[in-house]
Amino acid sequence: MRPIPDWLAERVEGAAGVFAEFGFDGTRVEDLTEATGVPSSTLYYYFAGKEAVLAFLLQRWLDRVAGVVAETVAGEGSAGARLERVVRTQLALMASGGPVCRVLLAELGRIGRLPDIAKAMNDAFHHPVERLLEAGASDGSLRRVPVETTAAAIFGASTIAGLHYLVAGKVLAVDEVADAVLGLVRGGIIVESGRARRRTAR
Amino acid sequence: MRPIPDWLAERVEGAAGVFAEFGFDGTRVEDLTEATGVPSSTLYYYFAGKEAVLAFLLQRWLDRVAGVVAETVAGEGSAGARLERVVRTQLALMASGGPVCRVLLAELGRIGRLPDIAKAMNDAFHHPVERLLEAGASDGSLRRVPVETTAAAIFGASTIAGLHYLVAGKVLAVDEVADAVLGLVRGGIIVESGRARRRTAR
Amino acid sequence: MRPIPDWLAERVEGAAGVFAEFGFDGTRVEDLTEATGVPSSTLYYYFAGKEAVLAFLLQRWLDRVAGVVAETVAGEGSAGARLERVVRTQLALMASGGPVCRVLLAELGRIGRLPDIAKAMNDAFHHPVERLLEAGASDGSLRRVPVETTAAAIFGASTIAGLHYLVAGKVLAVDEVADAVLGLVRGGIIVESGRARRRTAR
Amino acid sequence: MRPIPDWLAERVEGAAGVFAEFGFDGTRVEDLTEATGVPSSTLYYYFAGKEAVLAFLLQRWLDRVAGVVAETVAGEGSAGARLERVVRTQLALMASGGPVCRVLLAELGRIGRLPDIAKAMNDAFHHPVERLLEAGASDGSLRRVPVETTAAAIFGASTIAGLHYLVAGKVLAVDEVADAVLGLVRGGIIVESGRARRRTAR
DNA sequence: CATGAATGAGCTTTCATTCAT
DNA sequence: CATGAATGAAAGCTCATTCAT
Repeated sequence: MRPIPDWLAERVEGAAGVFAEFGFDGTRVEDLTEATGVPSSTLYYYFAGKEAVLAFLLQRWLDRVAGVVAETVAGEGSAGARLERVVRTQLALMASGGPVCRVLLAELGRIGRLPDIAKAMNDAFHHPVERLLEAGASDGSLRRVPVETTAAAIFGASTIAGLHYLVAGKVLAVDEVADAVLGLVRGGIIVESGRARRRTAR
Repeated sequence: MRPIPDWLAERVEGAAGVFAEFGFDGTRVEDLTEATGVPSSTLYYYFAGKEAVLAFLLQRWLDRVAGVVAETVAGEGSAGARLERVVRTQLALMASGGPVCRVLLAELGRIGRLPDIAKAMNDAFHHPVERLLEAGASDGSLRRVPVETTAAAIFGASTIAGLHYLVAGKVLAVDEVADAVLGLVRGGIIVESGRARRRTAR
Repeated sequence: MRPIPDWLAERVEGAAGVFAEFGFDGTRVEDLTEATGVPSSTLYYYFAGKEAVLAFLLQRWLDRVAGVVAETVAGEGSAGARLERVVRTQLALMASGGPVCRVLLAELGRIGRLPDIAKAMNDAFHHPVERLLEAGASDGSLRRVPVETTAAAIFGASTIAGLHYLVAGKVLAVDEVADAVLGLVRGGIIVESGRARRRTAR
Repeated sequence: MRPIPDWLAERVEGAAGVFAEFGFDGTRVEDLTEATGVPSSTLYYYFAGKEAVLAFLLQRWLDRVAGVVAETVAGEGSAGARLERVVRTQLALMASGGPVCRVLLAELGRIGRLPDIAKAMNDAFHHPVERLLEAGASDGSLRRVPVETTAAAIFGASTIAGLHYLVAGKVLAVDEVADAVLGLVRGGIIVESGRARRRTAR
């Protein structure tokens, strides 16, 4: 609509906490005013509505995530090595993202109805992993796997583990969670049946 | 509150679709009436409120999931083999759960504020996997891993992959998604660094 | 939408005074509540909106007017005699219509955007006069005149004169106003120039 | 408040169309900006408020009408002849007044609350006719009639007929409408009962 | 002199919930 | 036991208006 001035962008960040605590629909516009110090009329001068405020916050954070992840993807090393770093990066960002990140997960349903945000999420999380899976299949650093489903599984593993142990309960260090996720990504955890190994490798 | 009669339980199932489509807050009680044929006043005769209807639906489905998963957990074979079957079972249930399942994921935020449902989710998804991870560490069929974070990662992998490719987009067969998830659970995908293979295989 | 119960129709009549005093847009729904004793939520249970309340009031009154006027039109005597009685009847109804009538005139602009009301106004005021003008041209009791414009002129004469001296200022008796209007309808007021008489008569 | 510069007066004319189309309350100040190209802050620099803009437009047009009508009143001929010319003049001005005129009629209710405009309307329409009625009674060119009510009736006849057939539907020529109105003013339309003719003529 | 930016005040409408029958 | 009818309690959003520049 109208370009968001910096002073406003900064103040609006405070809305994330309220959204995270009460959920989008549980948050009244007046709550946003209390949390940000920005009068509702001013919010509506710059945003099309309450949902646009949410979208702004998510977009903003996802853009930052996408940027950092893109750097990691473009970094040195084999696809496998970079995939590991991407997972760690994403988890670190989740840990630092705080409220915004909690909102993102809590409002998954609504995000399905916000095409721009859905796209931004793909750009920040799914696509980089998908591209690395493809690259890894080429350079031999990753087993050849179905790209989309596996990317979704990896994203799910780090997202949910991160949500539970970095963002919501927030009890563990990033590395602890990352190790658990990467434990799956690297070696898997089942040692027993050769059957499984044979069927999927190569 | 009051025991839900069977005829009502059956009719109320129809509410899941509306919740899934519009979200909990986007669904008015009148929408439930339209979808179920049950007048709102009757709903309030049996349920404490709109949220109680949602809880009823989720609880009902989670109980079924928990039951089926418990059977699978209690089945034959090593902990590793049973873990694989549990993951497949959970994904199959997601595929069959349809709308209820979509609601479950879309309303993650709200569920955090519904202790009974949160508990039921743990009972249906997290705990069985955690117990199997522990059992596997004992019988040697699984590597010794941090139980909670890994369980969360596995749950996340199957949940998100299932949500994207079984429930929401619903394009793939259960086995395709299960294979991707189990590809992680079993062998992992990084082949390159001997380091990883060596440390975990055996 | 929903059939208006009698008890409500009766209470809602009280809204006319507020509409008349402050104008439609100057009237808040809460004002209607104060004037009628009907909570706004109840109003919205039966009416589609504030405008529907206005429309209900106008329609109701116009229907009554149309009924009484139709009886007069169908009465005894020449078309000219009936036209006189119709004008008197309309003025008497305006005098008794009070607030509703004042609203009708004050909101002419809005009524242009309410097709049902516009139609009801024609049925109550314009059409009867038009039909009498036609009948009068046939039975020779009225000069042959352009029907639509003359009907509008007669309607305007009685409406505006009635508005100023029966409804708004409300200082005169119905007969005084009716005599002035009928003075035009009957004899006209210009006596001087034969020119005029000749040109229009015959 | 502050003298309106010519360049502004000219631009503000564009507001009449919006007022006419959406009504006063249906028109937002921003709509005026769109229609006139004058920023709302500039409007507020010169006008006391939205209503002052409306008043300015109406006043301006009414002044012009009053001027032209005054010339006509002061013209040659008997009071009756001048009355005919006044009616024709008023109708011609309505036809040319376009949107402003439509607003005037649509906002009759509000004008009752704007004393200046109400006065200007009297000066432009009622008073000249009243004075002519009096003059006509003296010079014998008009029958002796109750001045106020008859003036209101004549004003109503031309206003409403003009509104319907010159301004709103705008299908007829000024003369067609004027003839219908003057048909009343001159000869009346009822021919039948000698009673009427006899009582009033002479 | 003119205006872009900001906001206070308030309104229509919605909806979960109740309760007499 | 089941429900039609009614309502209390908010909430999102709009817009006329102001004022620093």
